[in-house]
Amino acid sequence: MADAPARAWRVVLEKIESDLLEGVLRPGDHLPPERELAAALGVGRSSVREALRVLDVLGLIRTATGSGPASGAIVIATPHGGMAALLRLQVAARGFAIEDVVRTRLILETAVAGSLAREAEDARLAGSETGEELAEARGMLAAMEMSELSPAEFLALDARFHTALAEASGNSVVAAMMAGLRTSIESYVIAGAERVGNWAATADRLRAQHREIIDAIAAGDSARATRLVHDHITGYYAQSGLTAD
Amino acid sequence: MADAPARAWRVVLEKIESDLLEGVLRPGDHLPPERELAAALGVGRSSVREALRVLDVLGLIRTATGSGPASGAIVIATPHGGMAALLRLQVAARGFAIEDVVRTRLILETAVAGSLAREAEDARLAGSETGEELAEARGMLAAMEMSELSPAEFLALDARFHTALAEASGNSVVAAMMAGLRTSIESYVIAGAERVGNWAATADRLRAQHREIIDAIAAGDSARATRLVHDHITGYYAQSGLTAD
DNA sequence: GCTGATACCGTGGTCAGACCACATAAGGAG
DNA sequence: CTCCTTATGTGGTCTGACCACGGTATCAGC
Repeated sequence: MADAPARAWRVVLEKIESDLLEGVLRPGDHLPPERELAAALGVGRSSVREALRVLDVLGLIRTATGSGPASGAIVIATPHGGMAALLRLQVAARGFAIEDVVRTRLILETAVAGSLAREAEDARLAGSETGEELAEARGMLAAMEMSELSPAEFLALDARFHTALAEASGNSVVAAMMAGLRTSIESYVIAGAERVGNWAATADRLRAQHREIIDAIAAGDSARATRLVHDHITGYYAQSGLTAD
Repeated sequence: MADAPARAWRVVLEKIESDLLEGVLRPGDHLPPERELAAALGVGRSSVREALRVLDVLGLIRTATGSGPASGAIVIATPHGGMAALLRLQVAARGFAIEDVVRTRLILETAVAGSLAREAEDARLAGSETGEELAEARGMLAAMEMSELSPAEFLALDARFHTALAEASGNSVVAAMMAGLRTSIESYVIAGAERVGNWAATADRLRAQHREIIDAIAAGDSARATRLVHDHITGYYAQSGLTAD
């Protein structure tokens, strides 16, 4: 096989991954101290640190200095940051075209809206209580009603509105991807907003669209919710010139 | 603001990211040598290496020893590996449920099939030549006709078939995500295949479904293509017990 | 002059040791 | 018992060294 000579940092990464798979390590657990890990695996501490740095950026662990229960490297498994970093850097390196990022967001978000509407419909038919998961999204919607918001502030709330919808759908992978996609093109979105002439009118239109989307979802009208989300997103990107530029 | 004391490795990461954004660094370019980068940014070489390791795993750079034009750290921007690593590790750490991974794959893949079918329909109406992009997928389909394949071999071709479809759609983000999603649950998929009693019959069914999908896409029937892909995926996961386990 | 073997040098890969900053825990002074 | 000081363990960083590798330049032999 003539295997590659097993990069030291990869040994560390695989050891931790296998510990995770076998359940030896679970979210909330502490990793061994770097020096101990290095000695146990027969590698240098710097190699351990390279592996831990990767896990850190990927959102698998959190490191803290000091001593006590909150210090050291702790398994956390919060994928948002890692997904955002990956997408943002790939966009920066031209591995991903912004156009593809927008198209992907469109796919995921229309699916989310359709799924939420179907859930609402099912709940309505079953006579269950409904609307619980949409509370967060509705809150963002209310916050966006304030008229004093700058484009950047408005768009931050807008982002949280869409993220809240994704999280309401209960699919953590989609939620992380959507948050990452959004973050990766955030600077472009803000730049686009500043190119929009009449921001107040645009904000009004976005607010109205958000309300329509929420209403369609709550009403269980998945076809309408899907179409509204589609128009909402394509409309904004078309206006701010993101797909053309 | 009391900014965090600017972790040294993060300084390096941000420097490289900004160089990428400004076009100072482009795919194919060499990064400065580690020692030089360390001196230029006023950090230690180990900190530089931690940052480069992250970029390496994320698929932004490729490093090679030796000298000459092929050595050193080179910007590559190939997101598949990084996406796969992120998803696989998050699944291992229980940040992502396998069920959500499957559901996300379903969303993306049905969208891809529908998009391809619509493209084919548009091309047909315009009288253009068609089917060019599906050549790769058709090739995988032909390879899968061989009856001597083990489940693992068959599934590898199956994975390439689906990846080829995603790439044919021209959306690099979706292609990378689908490849990553698939890779992240590969071991589970193979384990599921070994639980299937009559593998030959299952493989036959999968082959038939693949042919139907390709046909529906080529015919420009997006509704049918979407439905077929949906049934294809849910059927397999249901049979191999992946969604329940 | 041409060809081939050899030494050189720059690169990433790794290790070892040292020191710092930080936050808790342990111990002593009041 | 309380409060302050000290000890301890952790990650964060830097420095220096050495290795493996692979082009490139050099030089001997033809």
